[in-house]
Amino acid sequence: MIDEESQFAHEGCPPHPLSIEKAKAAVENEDEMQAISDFFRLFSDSTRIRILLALGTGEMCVCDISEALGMTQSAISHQLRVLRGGNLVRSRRDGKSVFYSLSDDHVRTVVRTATEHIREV
Amino acid sequence: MIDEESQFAHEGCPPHPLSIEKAKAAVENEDEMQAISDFFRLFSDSTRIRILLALGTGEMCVCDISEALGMTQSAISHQLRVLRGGNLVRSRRDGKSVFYSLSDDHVRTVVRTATEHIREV
DNA sequence: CTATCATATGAACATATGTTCAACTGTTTG
DNA sequence: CAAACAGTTGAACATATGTTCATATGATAG
Repeated sequence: MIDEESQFAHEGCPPHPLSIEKAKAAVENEDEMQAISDFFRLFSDSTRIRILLALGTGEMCVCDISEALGMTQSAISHQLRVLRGGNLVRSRRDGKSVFYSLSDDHVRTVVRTATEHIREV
Repeated sequence: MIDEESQFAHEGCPPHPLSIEKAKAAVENEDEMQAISDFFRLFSDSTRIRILLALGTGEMCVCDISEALGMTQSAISHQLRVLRGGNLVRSRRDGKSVFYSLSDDHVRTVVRTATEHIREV
């Protein structure tokens, strides 16, 4: 029978069992880590960032967004779906148009924080 | 000659030329938007989040990280490279081992903010 | 120098992601 | 109802991404 840990255990290596224990405790909640990375993934595409910044100036309909970004309305719609799935934006229908807006100020804060980080580096 | 904007202009549609102009101004700096999304992409994988949280407990060598996360040292090393490329972690060699640590408290802050966001939703 | 250990890296692979294209809803207008 | 318009969606496609495997590098011990 093969040692179950043989693929990543380095018997002779770990000089710091204490720090391993602390680290294990810090990363034990894998579902939460997944949720955190999923949250960040929403912001990991420049088209979505641009949509969020556009909506930061106020509510917009899909065709206005696509006009402002110079991209097809289909591409924008697909990305709006992702943002909607992540509860980053809200939508409201008004006749033929659908208007999107940031779902709360928290989104604005996240993007602003990142922008500042980028600029200060 | 084909209209250059024909792929995304919806001549009859945009009811709000003013909001389009505001939005265009907000998203004009495409390089910065790319930098922002690249920054977020660093945090968009759960393995990298777990590495960052592990390092949040203190400096660790690669084999300790792989032991703590239960993943191969190769996979960890590849991700550390990404994190190093994004200046999120620093490395220091001590004999045969290489010790990694968070490059500054800002990283800790980013992850903590996201964690709070996830928990409050 | 040789062997060994810790880490890094490149190639290969499977999966995920973003855009396009075409087709489909749903709403308004005639 | 039919036509036109705004938006959505699914399939197809190309590219990006993460892990594995094998191998390379760098440091230390013998």
